[in-house]
This record gives sequence, C-alpha cells and structure tokens, in this order.
Amino acid sequence: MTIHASIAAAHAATSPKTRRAPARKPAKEASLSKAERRAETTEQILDEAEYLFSKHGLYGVTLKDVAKRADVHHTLVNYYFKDKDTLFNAVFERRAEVTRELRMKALEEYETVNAGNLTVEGALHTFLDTDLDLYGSGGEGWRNYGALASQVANTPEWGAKLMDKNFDPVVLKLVDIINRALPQASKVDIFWGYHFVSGALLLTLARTGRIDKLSDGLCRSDDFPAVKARMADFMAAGFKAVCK
Amino acid sequence: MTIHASIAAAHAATSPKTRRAPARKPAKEASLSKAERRAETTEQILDEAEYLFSKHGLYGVTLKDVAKRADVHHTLVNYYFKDKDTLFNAVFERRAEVTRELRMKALEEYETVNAGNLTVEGALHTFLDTDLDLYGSGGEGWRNYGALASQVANTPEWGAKLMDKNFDPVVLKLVDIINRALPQASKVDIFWGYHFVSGALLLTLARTGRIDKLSDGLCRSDDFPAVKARMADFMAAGFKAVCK
DNA sequence: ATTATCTATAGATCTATAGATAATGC
DNA sequence: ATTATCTATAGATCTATAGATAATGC
Repeated sequence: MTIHASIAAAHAATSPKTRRAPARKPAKEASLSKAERRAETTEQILDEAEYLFSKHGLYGVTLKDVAKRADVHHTLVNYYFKDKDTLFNAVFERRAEVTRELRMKALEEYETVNAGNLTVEGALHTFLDTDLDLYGSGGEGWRNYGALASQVANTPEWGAKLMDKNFDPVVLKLVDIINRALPQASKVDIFWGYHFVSGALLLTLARTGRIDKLSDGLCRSDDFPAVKARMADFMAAGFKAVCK
Repeated sequence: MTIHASIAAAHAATSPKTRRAPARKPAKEASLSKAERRAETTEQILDEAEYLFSKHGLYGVTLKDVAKRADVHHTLVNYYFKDKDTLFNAVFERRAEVTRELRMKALEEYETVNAGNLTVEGALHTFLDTDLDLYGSGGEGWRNYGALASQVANTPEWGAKLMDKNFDPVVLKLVDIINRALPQASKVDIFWGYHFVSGALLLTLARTGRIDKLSDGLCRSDDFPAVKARMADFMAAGFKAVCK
C-alpha cells in the first residue's frame, strides 16, 4: 500500500460514511454568462496570486495557497493557468501593460506640449507622478502589484529580464527627454541618474514599513502623495548636480 | 511497502553488490585541527548558501542545493545549522555586522573630525563610499551578500524586520548628521531623502544587469566606482533642493 | 571519548494530470 | 454539446532526525 493510499484510507475511515453528494460550487451569480464567470474566476485567481506573490515571492507561494485564498478548487489553478510560471507571468503582465502604456502616453504628450522647452523636472514629474498616482489610488491590487514589481526588479536573471521586456521603451523615452533637456550632459551620467530614480521608486513600491519605524511614525510607507510631493524635484536636482 | 522503501529497493537492485565501504570524506588538510576544520566547513556552507540565496531567495533554495554546492553531505547542513531559518539568519548576520560597524565608525569619525562643519555631502560620502568600497572590492562573497541584502530589504514583513534589527542605529546616525548639517530642514523631508538614498543603494547592490542592457553597455551593474563617483553628490543635491 | 559523517527513513509537502461528474449553452 | 468542477493519484520533491560508523583528540 502506498503512502497516499494509506492516507486516503485513514481519511475515509474517519470521514462520515454518508457523505453528501460532492457539493459543486454553485453559480455565484445566476445572471452571469459562462464567459463572464470564467473572466471573473480568472481575475479572482490573479488577484489572490498577486497578493501572495507580493508577500512571499514566486517560490514562497504554492498553487494550493493561491487556490485556497481565491476560494476555488486547487486543481482549477492549473485548469485556468497551465502551470505556475504561466500564472506568475499573467499576474505580472496584467498591470505591467497598464503602467507601461500610461507612462508612455504621458511622456509623449509632455514631449509634444513642451517641445523646445523640455526640463528634467517636467520629465520626472510626468514619469513618476503618473505611476505614484496609479499605485497610490489604484486600490489594493495596484499596491500589491507594486510590492511584487519591486521584488521582481531586485531579482537577478529572470527578474531583470521581465523588467527589460516590459519597461525598456518607456524608460528609454524618459532618458531621451532628460537628455534633450540637458544636452550638455553625458549619457552615462543620465543613465546612472535613472538608475537612482528607479531604485528609489522601487523601494517606495515595496512599502516595507521600514521608513515608518525609522522615522518613528513621521513617515508612512503607504503615503504615496508624500513621495510624489518630493521625489521628482529631489531627483531633478541630483541630475543637474551630476550632469555638468 | 512504502514508496520510500520501494525506491530504496529499486536503488539497491541497480547498485553493484560489492559496494566499497562508505567513503567518508577524507581530511582536506591533515594539518588542520578539528576546530579549524569545523570553522572551515561552516564558512563553506555559509558562502554557498549566500550565493544561492542571493540568486533565488530564501524559498528558492533547498538545503540539498546548498549541500551540493558546498560539497558536503546534505544532512550536514542540519548538523551545522539547526534548520533552514537558522542558516539564512547566519548568512545574513555574518556580513551585516561588518558593514554596520564599519559605517558606524566612519560616521562617528566624520562627526568628530568635522564637528561644527557638517555637510550633507560629507555625511553621504562617508555613509555610501564606505559601503560601495566594501561591496566593490570585498570579493565575490560581498557582491553576493549585496544582492541578497537588496532582496531582503524589498521583502515586506520579515525582510524589513531583519533590516531594522541590523541597520537602524547606523541609519539614525546618518539622519542625525544630515539634520545637523541642514538645521532648518524638516525631519520628514530628511527621512524621505534617506528613503530615496536607500532605494538607490539597494538597487545598485542587486546588480541585476538591467542598467547594462538599458544603456547598451555604457554602464555596468558591477561598476561600483562609477556609482561611488556620482551617488553622494547626486543625493546631496536632492536633499538640498527638497529641504528648504 | 568526542565529534564528524553517512545511512535510512518519517512525514509532509508540492505540481500536474487523467478521468469522472455536474452545470451551463444552444 | 461544451465547459467547469471535483476525485484520485503519480511522481517528485523537501526538511529534519535517529542511529550507525568513521575519524580525530587526549
């Protein structure tokens, strides 16, 4: 008898003999079509996976954890998403697409409206404020996604690759605008400046609670408006100090 | 018959009947005392665990992976370190202690030597350059540790707690010096400034290779001197711009 | 005599799939 | 008829420990 069989046997022995017919999950909303319900379950799984991945990382989460939180049978996670990697990628790409395109549009608009009068402050405000508004006011899902993104961005190999794939164009657009705002600056200085901006933004998105404790409550990790009020100008001054 | 028994049986069947007496690992250096060899094995396990944790995080590494890389029997990891958490903490604390004390001493010396003439640049150079030298020139172990620290710092809950426990005093010392250099500034602004510095430093330590790809090779993730040449002044300008 | 190393194993997972059954769609 | 859900399970891990054996210490 295999281990599994003995566990099953033990379980059967302690279970009531007269089990009710397996209780399938009833339709949550009779009014929803099959396609609508599929979409809803998919989102539900994505939301809970996002939450768990943001707290414990890819390897710190099991598919069973996800199923349990999403309140679906554990085999359904494999049914809706082929495997764990597919699920993780789906979680990451869902919102990556949104922030990527929002920022790209914002930068293009800034570029058009302020052609001939580009500034580092302007470019950074456009890039950062768009994101900080999104993460700050987009609800719990966006906050979780931010924490996840910060972990991914600090993960070598596949993490960096995932960032490259999603965000290279929008970052290069930002760098290009800053470069035109500071034509005398060297590209190397500007790239390192972006690197500093990126690190500061990512730690903000992580919302680790560390700044709260350090400042004895003066600052709060989830106070995105406070970051928005300071970050672009702080970084712009940095660019100007180094790029000359 | 349990699964394990059948696996063992199958294995025995395919193994040569006349197994040599189990080949214990011979002394690497006959000259080493038992205590010295224990210390060496301990360091070996710590080094390889550090490498693996830095690449895949706490949950992405198994004790068997560590044992294999460290070239010790897999049960020895539990023998030398009670369990996985103990091992992880040992890895983290080993170098945390060094960087913590190095920076604290550097800041105290800066404070003493420049009493009455404290500057943001000076404080930041002291804090950052000490660390960047260490991670840049300390060898592979320190580079791995840096990547690990950046992951820990971006991990909510236990990650942030581990950072608090190890680095709060030295950070508060830095904040205090900056505060005295900018007496008119608000504490809130200074703490947010530190938050930006911290994020930028951590992403540097992560050495994800992202800046290399973005800049098409102009910048390199492991070019700590390039960061050292720019970071303190960049950030000091940020503090001054926001704190007034 | 003490410490380090290895054998063997318990017990608990985890991921993924095949196949059965129930619910919706047309 | 098609899709969603559940049952049952294979097969592969993983962590941790008890107990045996070999190597060093005194």
